[in-house]
Amino acid sequence: MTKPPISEQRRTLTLRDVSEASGVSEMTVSRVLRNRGDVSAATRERVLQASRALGYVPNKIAGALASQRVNLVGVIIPSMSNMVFPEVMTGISSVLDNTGLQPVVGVTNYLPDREEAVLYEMLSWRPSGVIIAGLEHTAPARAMMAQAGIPIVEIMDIDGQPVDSAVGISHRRAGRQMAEAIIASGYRRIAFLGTQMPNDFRAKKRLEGFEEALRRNGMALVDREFYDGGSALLKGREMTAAVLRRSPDVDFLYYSNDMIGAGGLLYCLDQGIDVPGKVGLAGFNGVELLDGLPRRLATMDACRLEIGQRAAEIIAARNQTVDLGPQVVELFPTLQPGDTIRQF
Amino acid sequence: MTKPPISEQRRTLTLRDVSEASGVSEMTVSRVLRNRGDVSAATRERVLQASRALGYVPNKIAGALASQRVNLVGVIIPSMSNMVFPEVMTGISSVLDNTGLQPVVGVTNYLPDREEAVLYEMLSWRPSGVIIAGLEHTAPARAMMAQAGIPIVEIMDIDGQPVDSAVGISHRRAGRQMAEAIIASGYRRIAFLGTQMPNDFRAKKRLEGFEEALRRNGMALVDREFYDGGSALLKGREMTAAVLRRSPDVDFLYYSNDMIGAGGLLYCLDQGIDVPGKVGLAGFNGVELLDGLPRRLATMDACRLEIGQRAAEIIAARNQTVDLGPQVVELFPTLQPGDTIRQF
DNA sequence: TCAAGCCCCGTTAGCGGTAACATAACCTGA
DNA sequence: TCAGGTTATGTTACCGCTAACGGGGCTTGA
Repeated sequence: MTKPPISEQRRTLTLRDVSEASGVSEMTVSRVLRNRGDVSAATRERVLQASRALGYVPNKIAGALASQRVNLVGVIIPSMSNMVFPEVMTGISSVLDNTGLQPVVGVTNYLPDREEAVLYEMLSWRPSGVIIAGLEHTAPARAMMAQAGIPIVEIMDIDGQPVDSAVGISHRRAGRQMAEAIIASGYRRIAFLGTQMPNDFRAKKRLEGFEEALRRNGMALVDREFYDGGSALLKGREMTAAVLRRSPDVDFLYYSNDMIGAGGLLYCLDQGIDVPGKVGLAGFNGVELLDGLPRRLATMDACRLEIGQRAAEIIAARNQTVDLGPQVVELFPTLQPGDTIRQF
Repeated sequence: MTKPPISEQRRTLTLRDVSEASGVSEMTVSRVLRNRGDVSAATRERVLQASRALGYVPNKIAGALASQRVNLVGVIIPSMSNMVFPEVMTGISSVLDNTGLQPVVGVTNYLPDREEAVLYEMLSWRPSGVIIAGLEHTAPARAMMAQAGIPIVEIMDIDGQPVDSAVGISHRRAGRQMAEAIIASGYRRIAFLGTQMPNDFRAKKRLEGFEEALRRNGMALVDREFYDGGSALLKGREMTAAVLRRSPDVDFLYYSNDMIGAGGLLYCLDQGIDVPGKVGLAGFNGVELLDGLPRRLATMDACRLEIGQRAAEIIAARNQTVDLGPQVVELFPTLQPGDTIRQF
């Protein structure tokens, strides 16, 4: 219960303290703590003991300045609370863990100016690389990335011109593909339900691809409904109710993400609506959550884990002078029909 | 379509480059870019133009080393993918945004050794403060925090002895409170369903408090079921099915978190079980997701947003020499009975 | 008219490490 | 026996920026 007697810390410890405590030069201490260069086993042991006894924690700021190397990778994403980016992060971490590199996350909330600010802040720490979501950035942001002299990987999307490297899927194609599957299953009166966010460029591209495919089949959206903020599941219910009330003859609801799709599905089941007979449903992302629903929502996985891994691999490779130059990696999402699209 | 002609970057820009480009000393440039000290409007403008024209990004590593100040706050949490910590982060950011401080997140996956490693890494960047989840840490981790000479705030839990400051709720009390409410509603044959994680100390404390309250009322858990990994919603369904099969006479299911509780609720509704008449249900956390379920699950909010805010406020205050010394802030979760506990 | 004060800007000396080179002690084989 | 190579350690010179101080030029008031 009593606190251990902590030796009153006058100033913070430095290499010099460890060096004095172990009777060798600062340089030798540095070598021991970094496991670099030849040090005799005896000195190594002495230094490590002194270091541990003092509770020394190296100052990476000084180290980074001197060595001109920072083992940090900036990761800039729009949001952390929507199931998609945590999985991307998992992919990134799984690869970076073996490289001595460490991810540092910045969140933009889908605001371009905030993205620019976060990027500036990150670059000011001189990271070894940057992974950033999307291909749309402010002009100054693009300029900063181009000038930074470090590998930059833009992730999630490949419909556009990357600054350097990119790993992602074609959201336009994903939208088209879903539309074609829906049409092939015989649905004809299709509505779209999505977010209001003007800066969710990927959702926008999916919708564009979707509508393009409808057009090519002589069709058009029968209705559309948008939301912003709030519990996605609840919004999905509400929007679905609104659309079905307004357009009772729709036979398919295409949601811009799985969460609102799940809300819609729960609503339809509540109402006793025949799914997928009378109304079909589909979302986007392939989130794990869907596994627990009463019926499996049709969706497309967005290759989130692999996107994170591939992006991290590019940064890691570039960091090892295995420099292959800019790369664009396209991944292909697979359609998961689930139980909410009619099957023949 | 054509890339802008980027002046071939030989070496990275420094203050000296801006200083030469604008004809003043490096110090003056530094003053302008930090908005500190007196600089004439004319020089300021000239420096800013040169800086922008060159695309200069200050090197915070050098700045931090020279000024002995780092505007970073380390935030160490067990997981990012479970709905609870994103909201804590929101609270932290909302406060820190007005202070010039910036959160940097580290994730431990509920592994004590990993927590120690993450903490070491964070401290080596000499942050202005650390916010860390939980009160249970390895001995070296506690020692590091005690020695660091910066404000440390342990969050989520206050059942224990903090190193420095703490902000949280009593999970033991939360468990007791829920048990009492359940008993008061007339339920008698109660089962627990939770995670298998030995290091989720807060879930463990809730269960302890819960069982203690049962004991005081002459009762004990009728059954218990644990899981680890996988989709929480799906696991909730499966565990619920298992418990109801094994112990058909249970009349209440207490879940260690809302996500598995939601799975259980969906399962019961699927099966046509009378909720809350035949079986009552309750979870923990008060996650937003629940708003979209067919029925509102009983739960207790964990004050996540406020915990983040209060913790950040403590760090920010300490950083302004408004040093009040260690504080312990207890918050009180409120019971949300929802629609899954019998009401009288 | 000049001391005192203010504004604006420059100079100097680090911050705490590490790269690169220097050095001393110890081997090794012809 | 000694040139040439290892191995183990120390020395020096920064990395890019900022704290602290200094000082010239101008204003102000007695």
